[in-house]
Amino acid sequence: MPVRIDPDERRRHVTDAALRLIVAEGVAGVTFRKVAAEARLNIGSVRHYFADHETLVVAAVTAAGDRMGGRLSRLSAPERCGGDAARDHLLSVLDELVPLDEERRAEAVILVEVIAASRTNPAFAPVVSRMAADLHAVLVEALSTIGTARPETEAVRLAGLISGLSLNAVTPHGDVAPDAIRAVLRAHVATLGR
Amino acid sequence: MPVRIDPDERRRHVTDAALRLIVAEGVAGVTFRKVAAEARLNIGSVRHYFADHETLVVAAVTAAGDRMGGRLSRLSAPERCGGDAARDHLLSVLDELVPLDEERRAEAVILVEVIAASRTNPAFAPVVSRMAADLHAVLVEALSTIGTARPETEAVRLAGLISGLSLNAVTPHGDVAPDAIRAVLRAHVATLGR
DNA sequence: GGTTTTGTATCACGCGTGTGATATTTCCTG
DNA sequence: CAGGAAATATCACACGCGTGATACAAAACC
Repeated sequence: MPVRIDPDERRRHVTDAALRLIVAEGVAGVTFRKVAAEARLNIGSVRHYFADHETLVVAAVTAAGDRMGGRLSRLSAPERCGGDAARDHLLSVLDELVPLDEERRAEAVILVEVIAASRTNPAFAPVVSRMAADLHAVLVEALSTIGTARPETEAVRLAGLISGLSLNAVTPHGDVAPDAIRAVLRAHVATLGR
Repeated sequence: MPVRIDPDERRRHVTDAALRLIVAEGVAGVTFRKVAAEARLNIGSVRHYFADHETLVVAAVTAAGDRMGGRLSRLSAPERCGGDAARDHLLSVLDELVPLDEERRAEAVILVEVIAASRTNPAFAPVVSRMAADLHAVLVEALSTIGTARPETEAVRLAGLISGLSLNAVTPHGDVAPDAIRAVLRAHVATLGR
């Protein structure tokens, strides 16, 4: 019964269901039938908003990425002074990007899944490389504020550390606990900028 | 025509085909039919050695892991003196674990694929966590030889860095080039142990 | 009020998959 | 030489999938 519905809300409802499925079963677990069931909708309704399977996944991942980006931009404005305040700022940025609680763990899972999938599925490459570029920019700025010698190399190192910690936290390859993540990040930041 | 064949050689031939498929299409691309075609064998022959799909993938990944472990143990014996020699030793260990050339890139791809898959597929958990444990042990020992203050935390950090660099090197999430990997690893080791 | 648009709901098709069952061929053993 | 084991090769089945086509209901528009 097609009651007039807000399309954006509907799309969000569907992408939320897709995100839950990615967390539960991985990107490969996202099928029209499962998404429709998870969203309590008919397959036809889902297909009315998302033509094909990859469009849906990309939309879902983009929504999750925007959510992370929104949290980051809502952080305190970058400190100009390069002291302990700048270090604290970098740490709070890192805390947003890493699976410390359930919400951020779900986001880390989604990122890891789509990054891994993007290796063989070109449809995911644009959104993944855009996220990498955004992360790199944020890290370079935060590192520069601290006064790091070579911000570009350090940003690559820090991006690798974040990705790897996330990967090792959400998989049996490490089973890294939140406390360990925090300890590692603090140890890392402590060695930065002299 | 069942010519008498060495079973181990046959198994290896099949797992090699499976590994090529993982690199080309990911874990999800490993099906009996594709593996049989890649190995120039009949499906029945493949199934004669590997009962089900996950057994095959686990065997293939285990073979690749053993190959990496073999390379590591073939390195020079751990130096007892904790100076620049110990640092060089750690660097040569890291060079073996990271996608610097085609061979190691393929191995990194396989690891990333199965680690990601192990999150939702319990069948892959044992081999993945065993690999993580082996890596952790190697890193702790190398770091201790250097004289690092807290080898356990530093091993978690270094393991995360390796995983993340590998992930970002083999996917569009970074497209990190070999030179960048080397630079990051050298910068990281330079900050270790005081 | 008739028409168009928007959303919901099914059906059927072809494809690739794992898997069970089963021949058929070849070699080794007794 | 007989028999059994090992290996190879097919067949058929049910399953879940994306997708195209299509029907139907309700709101919106003119």
